[in-house]
Amino acid sequence: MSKETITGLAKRLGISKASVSYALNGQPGVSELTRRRVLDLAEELDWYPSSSARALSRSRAGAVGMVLSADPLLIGTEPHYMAMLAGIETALAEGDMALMLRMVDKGPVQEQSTYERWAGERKVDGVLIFDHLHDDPRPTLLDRLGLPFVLHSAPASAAPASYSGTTTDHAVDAATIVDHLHDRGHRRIAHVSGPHRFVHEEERIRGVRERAARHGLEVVQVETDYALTSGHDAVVTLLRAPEAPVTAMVFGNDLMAMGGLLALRELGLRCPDDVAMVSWDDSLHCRLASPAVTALSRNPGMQGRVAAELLLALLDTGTIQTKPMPHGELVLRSSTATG
Amino acid sequence: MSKETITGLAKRLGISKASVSYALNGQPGVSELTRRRVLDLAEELDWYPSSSARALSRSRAGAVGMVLSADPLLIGTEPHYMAMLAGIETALAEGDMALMLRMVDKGPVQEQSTYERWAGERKVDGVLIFDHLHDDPRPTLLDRLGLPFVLHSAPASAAPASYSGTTTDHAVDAATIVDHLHDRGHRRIAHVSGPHRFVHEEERIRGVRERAARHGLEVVQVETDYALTSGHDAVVTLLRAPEAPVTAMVFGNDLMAMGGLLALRELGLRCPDDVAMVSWDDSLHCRLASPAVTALSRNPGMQGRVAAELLLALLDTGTIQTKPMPHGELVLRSSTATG
DNA sequence: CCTGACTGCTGAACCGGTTCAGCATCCCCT
DNA sequence: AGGGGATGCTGAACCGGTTCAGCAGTCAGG
Repeated sequence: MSKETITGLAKRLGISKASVSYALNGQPGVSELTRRRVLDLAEELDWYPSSSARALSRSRAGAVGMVLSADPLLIGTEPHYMAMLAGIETALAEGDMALMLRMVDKGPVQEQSTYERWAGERKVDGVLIFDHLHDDPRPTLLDRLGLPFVLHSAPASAAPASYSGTTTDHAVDAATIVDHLHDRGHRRIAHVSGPHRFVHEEERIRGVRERAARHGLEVVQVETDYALTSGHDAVVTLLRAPEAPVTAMVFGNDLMAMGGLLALRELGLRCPDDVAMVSWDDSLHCRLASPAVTALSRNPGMQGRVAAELLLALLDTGTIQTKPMPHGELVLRSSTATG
Repeated sequence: MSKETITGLAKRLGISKASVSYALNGQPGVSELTRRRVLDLAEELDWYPSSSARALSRSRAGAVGMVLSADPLLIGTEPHYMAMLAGIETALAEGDMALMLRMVDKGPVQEQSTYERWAGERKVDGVLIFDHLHDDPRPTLLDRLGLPFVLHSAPASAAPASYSGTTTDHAVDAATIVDHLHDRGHRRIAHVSGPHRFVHEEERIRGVRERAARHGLEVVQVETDYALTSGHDAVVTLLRAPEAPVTAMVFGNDLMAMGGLLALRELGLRCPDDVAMVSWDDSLHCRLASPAVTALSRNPGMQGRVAAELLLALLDTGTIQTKPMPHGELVLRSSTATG
C-alpha cells in the first residue's frame, strides 16, 4: 500500500518537492544526477503521482470521454462499435490518456447532458463524437462548453473546416457498390438505409442514386433504423410491392442485411438467385451468413485509432485537422455471385 | 464557459466556501434556506464541482476501472463483452461512477501493470475482474495494492468468501446441456472447451464428464482458445479421428460453434443430421447461423449489472458478498433438432 | 438568571501535486 | 578582478474542493 507522496520522496532524498516534480516530468531545472536519484527511488517504491492532484494543478483530466448513444441491444450486437472502440483505446493508451465510457439509451438529451456534466466537472479533456446529424447540436454545444472534440467519420461533403475530424467519402463507396451490382447485371435495386437524420445516410443515398442514374439503374429507397427486424421487414415490404421486384438490395449495416436474409428465407426465395445482397458494413456476421454476404470493408479499428490520434493532437497542440479515411473495399462473397 | 468555482459561488451569495460545500453535498450544517439558495445558483450557472478537486480532497476518484485483456480481434467479434459492458455501465451510471476502460492485448502482464498504475495514481476506486484463472495472481495483487475489486462470474466451486463476486454454477449448466443431448439420443459427444487455465472451463469439463457418466455417455474433450478457427480445426480433427465419430459437439463459446459449422460444411456433413451442436454462450451468431445453433442463454447484460452493483456496494459500505447467478437456459434451435 | 445543548456559520488547514520568482554557485570572458 | 549568464535548487503560492475546530446566537430547562 503506497501511501507515499511527493513530499515523502522529497524528504527521503533531502531535496524539495519542486525538484522531485521537475525530475519526474522531464523538465529542466535539475541535474542529471538528481533526476536519476528521483526516478530510481520512485521505481523502487513503485510510486506514481496521484492523478487527481495532478489533474487539479495542471487543470487537465488525463482522460477523454465517449458516449455511446444507442439502444443497448444494438450496441451489444454491432461488432462495429467494439472494433472502433478497440482502435480508439489503443491510440489513447499510447498517448497516456484514459478512456471514459458512457452508454445512454434515452437518446440525444442524455448524451448532451453528459457532455455538460463532463465539461462542468472538468472530468475529461475532450470527447469523441460520431454519427453526424443534420443540424447536429453537439458541435455548437461542445464549443459553448469549451470542450475540445473530434467528429469521427463525418461525410466528406459535410466536412467543416472549423473542427477536427475524420471524413468518409460515401459517394465513392456508393459507386463501388452500385458498379458491382451493375456488373452483375442488376437493373433494379433497393437501398435499405439507416435514418435520414444521419448525414452519412443522406450522402450514401445521393451517392447511390447518382451512380445508379449513370448506369440507367432504377433505385428504390427505404428508410429504416439499423435494427435486424427492420431489415427483415423492409425486405418483406419490398418483395410484396406491386411494381416489378428488385433483383438486388443494399443494406445500411450488417444487421439489416442479416434480417434481410432471414426474410428471404421465410419467403422461400434464394440469395443470390432471386435477390442479391450487399451490406455497407463488413463484419463476422457477413462472413458467417449463408450465403456469405458481400460487404464493404471499412476497417473501423484503424479509423477509430486515427480519430483518437486527432483528438490527442488537438489536446496537445491545438491542431485542427481533417483526415479523409480510405475508401471501403468491397469483399465479394456468395450473396452477389452470379450463377 | 463556466470558469466558476466554489469560491465564486460563495462570494456571490455572501457566505463561506464551507457552507456552499455543505449545501451541495446534502450535509447538515446549513439552514434549508441557504441550501436552496446555493442549489438554485448552481443550477442557474450550470456549475458542477470540479471532479479532480473533489477527488483530491475526498481521496476518491469517482471511477472504477476495467481491463479487457484479450486479442482485439476476439473482443471485437464477441458480442458477449459488449453486452456485459452495457450492463456494467448502466449500473455504474446509476451509482454516479464513471467507467474507465483499458484494452490490452499482451496478456496478463499488461493487465497487472495497469492495476499497479491505477492504484498508484489513485485513478480508480476499484476494479472489476473476470475470467478467473487457476492460481489467479490478480486477487493477491489487488489486495496488496489496496484496490477493491469484484470478481465477476467465478465458478461456484471456486468461490472464495474473502472477496466480493458473482458466481456461476457451471455444473448445473453442464447438466442442462448434457441432458438435452442425451434426450436427443446422442451417446458419444465432444466438448470443445476454452483454455484450461480458466477455472470455469475446468468446472465445465468436470460437469460435462460427470453428467455424461451418469447417462453412460462417452465424452471426448478438446482444449482450444475460443477463436473461430480453433472451433473449425477442432471439428476437423475430431471427425478425422480413427475412433467412432461423435454425434454431437458442445462448444465453449459461440465463435467456436460458428467455426465448427463452417468445418462441417467444408467436410460435406450436415448439422444436425450428421453432427448436432450446442454453444455454451448464446448470441446473435447462434440465432442467425444456418442451422441456428442451440445455445445456453446466460444474459451477460444482467450479470454485468449485478457485478457492478456489488462493486458499488463494496466501495460504499465495504460489504463483501457473493451472489450466485441464475442458471443458463438452453435455447433450443435447429442444430440439435431431431429429424 | 445561569447552564448547556443545539443551530448555522466561518476561517483555516488539508489533499498532493505544479510552477513561478528568487537565490546561491560556478564558470567564462574581457 | 569583476560583470554576465547558466545551472541547480528552494520556498511559497496555487489548483478547487472538503472538513474540522471554534464561535456567536437562540432556546429550553432547572
